[in-house]
Amino acid sequence: MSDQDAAFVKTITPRSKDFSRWYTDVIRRAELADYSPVKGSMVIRPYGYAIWELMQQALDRRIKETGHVNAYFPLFIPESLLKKEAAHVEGFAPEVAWVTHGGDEQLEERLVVRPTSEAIIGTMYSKWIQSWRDLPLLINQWANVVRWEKVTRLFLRTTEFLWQEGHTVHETEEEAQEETLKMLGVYQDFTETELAMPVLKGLKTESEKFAGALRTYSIEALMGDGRALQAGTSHNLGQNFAKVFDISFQGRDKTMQYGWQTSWGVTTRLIGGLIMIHGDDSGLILPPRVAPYQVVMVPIPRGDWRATVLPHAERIKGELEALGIRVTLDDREEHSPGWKYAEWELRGVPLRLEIGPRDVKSEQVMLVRRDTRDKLPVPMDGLGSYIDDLLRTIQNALFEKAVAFRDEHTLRTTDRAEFNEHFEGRPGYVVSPWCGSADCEAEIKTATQATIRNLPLDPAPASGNCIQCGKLGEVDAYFAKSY
RNA sequence: CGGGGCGUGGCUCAGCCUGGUAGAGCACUCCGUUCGGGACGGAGGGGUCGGAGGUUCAAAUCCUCUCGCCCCGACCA
Repeated sequence: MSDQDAAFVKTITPRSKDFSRWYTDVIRRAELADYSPVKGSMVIRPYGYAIWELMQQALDRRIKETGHVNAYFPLFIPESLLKKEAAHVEGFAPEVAWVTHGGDEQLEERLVVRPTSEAIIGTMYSKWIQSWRDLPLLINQWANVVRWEKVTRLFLRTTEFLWQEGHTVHETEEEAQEETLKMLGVYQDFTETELAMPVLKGLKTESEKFAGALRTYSIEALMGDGRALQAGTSHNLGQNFAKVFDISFQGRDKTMQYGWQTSWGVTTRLIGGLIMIHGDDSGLILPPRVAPYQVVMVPIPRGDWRATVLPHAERIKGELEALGIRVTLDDREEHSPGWKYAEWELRGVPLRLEIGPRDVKSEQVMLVRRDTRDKLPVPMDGLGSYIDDLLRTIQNALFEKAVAFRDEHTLRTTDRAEFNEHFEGRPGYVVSPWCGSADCEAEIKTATQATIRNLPLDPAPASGNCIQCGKLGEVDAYFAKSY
């Protein structure tokens, strides 16, 4: 172990030694989030929130480009509304927070703090939709929701979290299905392009689908420890909610019909995914597109550096900013350059720019990539466009690396012994034939802790007989241990 | 919700077994020298030991209850 590695051990647990602790250490040391006094709740600190804001911008743009508009619905939902859809209540009842009092007075009807907004939105949609001309109705909201979880993890599962939830109503079943898949595709484009997080699009099994949905689709991402993370979901709600909330309209054929709905969401959990998919023993590695700072400049304070080095640094900073590159100049005098290197690596800044007297003299700077640690001298002339290109290269490299990792950790097998053996650890995905029975799914989970993450969208015929019961296989399912 | 572990300056932890009134390293403040991979010297500030109750002349230390965090399982974004 090198000296520098030894120094890191003091601050964060190595990833290979204890992935969970590493994860928590990175979040706290990089100042992404902190525990709050309320159990299961966390504070998203400025650096973590800046990442979320970048994600929001990138996703919000896509949501709007596909014709949706933003609105805001209330936090509180009357108990009676939540209870209207039977499967929905049943799914969420164990984890809702109740408001029973206003001041000292007990409320006539209890309110739930939204765990999701189908009920309140459905109620409003019922009032807003009269005619086929009111459709499609395409609304998204950015909000917080509360789910009273028993076990919580920073970002991955907290009592309160931030998300975006789209709620749409369509004239026909086909349109709703098209919308469901369209938004799943938007999520894939978003996570892969912005987060450099390759995902698997697919259909959730009956036992894993959203409470009240007809069908649930998901994108799943493989984390660095071989566990899968559900990174986003898109639901075709059919007419389930439309019927109980009376979302009906007069159709083109003059008959009254129920609307066909979808809902879809991604959450701050994605930040957790970002950490776990790219990070290393030195800390966070952020894809440039969602890095609050894409470049950190570290001047080497030698001699009269404020007069000789700093002006060059500031000039370069201005040039980079003019190109739209997010850059910070760390000219603090209380820390040595070495200290700053370690600190900004921990915080995942994609590119470090070192500039000292030697560089000024030779009209160059030192660039160091966070992902590969490659160190290269680059002339000041044309530096901006060079960095611009390099950031793109880093973004792509992170994605390719994650794809390679996923492929290396995907096993296809029709052999149950091999299947079991693989799930003794956390191997990633195992793709195996499944007969479609919930019993088999449950038995596999009991035996191996692995669940079906999802099923391919355009399934080829199964590669063999069901890995559990040996009967005719219906489809090859993606199994994994998950978060 | 079950099993296990842990709560002592901001952080990591020692002290607890065998009660006697709190300590180290890092961090922080000031001064000086430094600075191309977590610098060095000197001088300082900061905790009543997660919380409540009990035992005792005396509790960080023993007992009871309680809260929180972490890990592993059952449920979920």
